[in-house]
Amino acid sequence: MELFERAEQGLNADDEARYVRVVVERGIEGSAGLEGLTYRGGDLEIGRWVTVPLGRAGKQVGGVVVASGGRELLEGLDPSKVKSVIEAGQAALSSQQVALARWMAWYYVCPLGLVVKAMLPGAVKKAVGHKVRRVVRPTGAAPGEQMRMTPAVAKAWAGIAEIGAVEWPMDARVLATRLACANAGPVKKLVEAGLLEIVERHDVHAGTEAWLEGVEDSDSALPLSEPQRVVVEGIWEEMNRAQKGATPVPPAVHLVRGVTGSGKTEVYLQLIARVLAQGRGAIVLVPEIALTPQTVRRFSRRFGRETIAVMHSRLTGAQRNRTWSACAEGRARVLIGPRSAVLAPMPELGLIVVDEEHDASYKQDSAPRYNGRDVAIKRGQLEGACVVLGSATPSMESWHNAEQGRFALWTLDDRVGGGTLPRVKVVDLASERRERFRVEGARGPSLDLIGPTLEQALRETLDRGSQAIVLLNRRGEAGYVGCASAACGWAMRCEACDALMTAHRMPAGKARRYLRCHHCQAGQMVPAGCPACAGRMVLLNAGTQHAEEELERRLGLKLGEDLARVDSDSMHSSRSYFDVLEAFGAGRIRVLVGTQMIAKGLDFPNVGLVCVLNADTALVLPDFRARERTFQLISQVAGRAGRGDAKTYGQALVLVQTMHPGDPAIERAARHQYVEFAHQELKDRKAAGLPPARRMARIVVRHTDAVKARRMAEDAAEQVHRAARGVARVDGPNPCVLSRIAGRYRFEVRVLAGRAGELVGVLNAVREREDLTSDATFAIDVDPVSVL
DNA sequence: AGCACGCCGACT
DNA sequence: GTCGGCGTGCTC
Repeated sequence: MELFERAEQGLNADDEARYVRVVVERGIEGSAGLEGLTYRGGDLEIGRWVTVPLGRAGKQVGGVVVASGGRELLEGLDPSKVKSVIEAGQAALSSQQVALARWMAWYYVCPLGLVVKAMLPGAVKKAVGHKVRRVVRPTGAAPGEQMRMTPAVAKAWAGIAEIGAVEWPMDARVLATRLACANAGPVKKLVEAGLLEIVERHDVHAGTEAWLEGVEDSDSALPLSEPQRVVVEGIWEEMNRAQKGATPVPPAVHLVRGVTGSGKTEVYLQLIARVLAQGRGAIVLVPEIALTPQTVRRFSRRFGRETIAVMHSRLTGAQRNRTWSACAEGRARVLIGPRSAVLAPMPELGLIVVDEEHDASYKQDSAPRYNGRDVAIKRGQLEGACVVLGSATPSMESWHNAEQGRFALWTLDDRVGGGTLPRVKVVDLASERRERFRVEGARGPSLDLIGPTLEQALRETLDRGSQAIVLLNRRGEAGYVGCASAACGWAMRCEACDALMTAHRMPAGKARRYLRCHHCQAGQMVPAGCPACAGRMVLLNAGTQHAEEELERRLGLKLGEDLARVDSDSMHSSRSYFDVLEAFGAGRIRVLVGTQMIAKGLDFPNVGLVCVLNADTALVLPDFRARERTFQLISQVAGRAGRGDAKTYGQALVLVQTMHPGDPAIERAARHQYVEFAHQELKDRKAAGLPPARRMARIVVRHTDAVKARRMAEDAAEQVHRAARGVARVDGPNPCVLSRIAGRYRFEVRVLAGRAGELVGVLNAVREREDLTSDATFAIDVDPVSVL
């Protein structure tokens, strides 16, 4: 039978056919080690973006070629079922990108198609703004002896010799103007004579970004402090040893712990400059909210607008495509962007910098659930690039790796430019409230966020001409609505989620409020009266919007003049954010009040006071990283104060309001004792068997039916337990802390193992045997950053 | 991830 | 008696 088939196939004209295997952008898991679907296609290289038909209807879907060859790719598949590639696109992934995608699909237990989808921006696939222009350049031929030129043509030909080699190829019209020709005639003649040739130039047309306008390429390297120099030279030396194949191989990952204002950015810039000088490229990851005009302009000034490329969420399709193409073609050599930038093409990659490496925004919360920092480390390993992680408050993961000798550790303990670390004072919120009550009585001060100590400090700061930053850590604190009667205690909850709804002010008409669920985005108006007891509705636990009112009332500030609020509600465009920062830098705005957005990266010399209104919001969350987060937040925002020369601007102060003044996370942060905090925290994690001492994955099962959700979670736990064979521990299922979101009940299973390889090995064993993968029902989260 | 096929409630 | 709910399974 088999012989017969072979003989028949041997006679088939199909024998010469070329096949490709395509990973389509769907959650299709390859079976039995195979990946992708087989299509008939010409000679398409690996990584090429193609469109193929899928399903009965032959719906056109995108995908990437991962293998190319002859009929061996059929693997016993009925050739009549095999369809043909519809179209090969402009875009392609490099072989390094394909290798990285494979690793991500394995490590994050996610279909390869979804990884590939994340790797190619939609605008790149659709080639938005792509234009083919016809331009001319000299062929290099000399005019023949017998060639006769009219005076105009001869003059044009003479002019061409004056044009520098780098300027070619050139638009025919532009050339005619340069040569002072009356029309395009002489250029045409030169083309006909074979002295110029027409070539096609592929270009992406996109508008310039506002924040790069008018930036001059004029900045030169700043002089380094001695500690900075030690870091730059040290990392550079290790990099070169690694390239020369030194044994033992030096660590390719460097962790730079530098206090806020210690000049980490200058260290990155100088390392990048050296990498560029070697002809290699660099990728710089920054948390999305730290991607400010300030940052981008600094890079732009240093390396030039043509050398850098910036990726951020507000790019238009054409801009995104241009940025990506500039990197892929090696024109842009430094890419700055949020986590997805680590997936972008960059030929001859020499260095990846991950700034604020501890930042939670490096983790993607939908499939593929990757962490940009960890992917950066893997990519560095795959491409022989050095990885530099920087933070004032490294994640416990990175600190642990440094302690274990897997990362090289570098420290910058002092601020540069005459700044000193600010004094941090912890303010007991309970006694502040008592004091307010004693002085002002019961007329509503319980809602107030600014205690007497903060008020006094703010007043003094403004009096001496200094500026202040007031932080309320999260939008989630932005107040909710409940019944005024304590006996009733009713509060407005979301119908679809296990969560309170958050109060927001209507954009028009400040008095009116509406409610929004931050988990499912449902919105509604505030009920007229309490649905339970018909009592009065009041705003409880008010947030940023309330803080801003209080600042106006108590300190005589005026929103829009000397006071500005920065949060995702008020900052609808990058322009408004830009404008606010500009006005703060110029001193027109005296006080900034806002969320996380103002906690990171801002560098203004005249900030004499930073207030944390409530340090407990992160601390009280049922998450094993609550203390780490709180420590990081306080340290980060404190770092905004006292950045200018102390002799000019005076000593800065940070005030932290908390109900837990004795908590070690808060105390250590106040004393700038990162190392002591990390030491204790790692000890506690180890004792509890939690990351980074052990590695964790979560499987979250979501279903509208709570019973089904639990049953499926139990089943998954059982499968993982069976595959674990003692190397991994299975916890659960348990209801998630957020037990219901958008009408779906959530149960979680936690898997813990000593090593990442063991953990991911177990999950992939179940994946192959039982089809466990990330989809709509199962969310597999390896190295989760949030466990709510 | 989509999307088509497949068995049980409220409409013409 | 049909339209349609979303549960299961497949996609070269």
